[in-house]
Amino acid sequence: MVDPQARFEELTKKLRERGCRMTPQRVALLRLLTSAEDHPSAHQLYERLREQFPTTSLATVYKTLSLLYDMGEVLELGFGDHEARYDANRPDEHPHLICLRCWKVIDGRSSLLPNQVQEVAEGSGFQVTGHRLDLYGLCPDCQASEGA
Amino acid sequence: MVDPQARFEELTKKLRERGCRMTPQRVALLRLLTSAEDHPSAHQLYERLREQFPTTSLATVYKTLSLLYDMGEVLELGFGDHEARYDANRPDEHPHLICLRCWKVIDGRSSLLPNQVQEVAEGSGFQVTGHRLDLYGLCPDCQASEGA
DNA sequence: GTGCTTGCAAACAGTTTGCAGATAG
DNA sequence: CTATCTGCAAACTGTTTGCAAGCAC
Repeated sequence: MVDPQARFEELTKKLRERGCRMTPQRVALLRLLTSAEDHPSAHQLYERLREQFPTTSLATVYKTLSLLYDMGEVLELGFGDHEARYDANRPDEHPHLICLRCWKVIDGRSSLLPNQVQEVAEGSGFQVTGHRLDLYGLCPDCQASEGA
Repeated sequence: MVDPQARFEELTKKLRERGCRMTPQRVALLRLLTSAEDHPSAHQLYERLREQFPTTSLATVYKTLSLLYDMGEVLELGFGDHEARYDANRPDEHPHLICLRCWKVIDGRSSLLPNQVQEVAEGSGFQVTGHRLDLYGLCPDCQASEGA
């Protein structure tokens, strides 16, 4: 959907404009984020980053992720009882499909219409600024291996 | 929407049928849950329970909550970075409105239509078994006191 | 009496923070 | 040169677990 290379350059540019420094670790993390297709967790990113930088730490990953999050450049999918997943390719709000067995996360097809959002909030007096729609179920792989 | 007394009796009955014991603490917690209008957190329930049972513990609250959860009788709204909220009055799936300032949680008006859910999952091969829709924003109280 | 429940404390997972040394600009 | 970043360890929050004593049935 999004060209990884273009997104990488966009993020790099925005970070530089913010006065951030592009350390090798950070560059590698941006590469991982923009080329990831699987909504990785901080820990997964850490594992992948460690292949290139064996001494890197989880804290470094978290620090850059929260930096990007504050800039609105990464979507954070927090769950109550699992590690959060990150999406730096489509920082706009969109639905996700989450497999309850293997915990795979993929993007949903369409998005919620603004008037639907208003409908849900109607009568509440809420001033709605954002939303999140998650569908839970079984991914194709896990349906196939069900019961195993 | 739901009669607290009727819901209380329903939960009591289902727990008994499961072979669970109705201790005074548990009865009080069921009362709190069925009469709560505000989607309380485990900690809030604990505080309220402690007014009647000063020596009760958070663990007890969690244990009964997860028991109800396993029975499908309570909705758990987990967040990545705040305590989970519980709704034992409407264990069916329905949208919620969440205030980002005071963290108030109220029920949304309408529900997602099954064909909308299918639309989002279309082409993914996912077998969808559930969903969750949260709207974020400012509640009326917090809009009034904004900037304070 | 049996075994589920309580309540305490300790463990736990994911995330955040503090800080000294390293390094990008 | 200086401010940011790294990487380690320790702190932190919300939740879960182990276990001995208590209590519902």
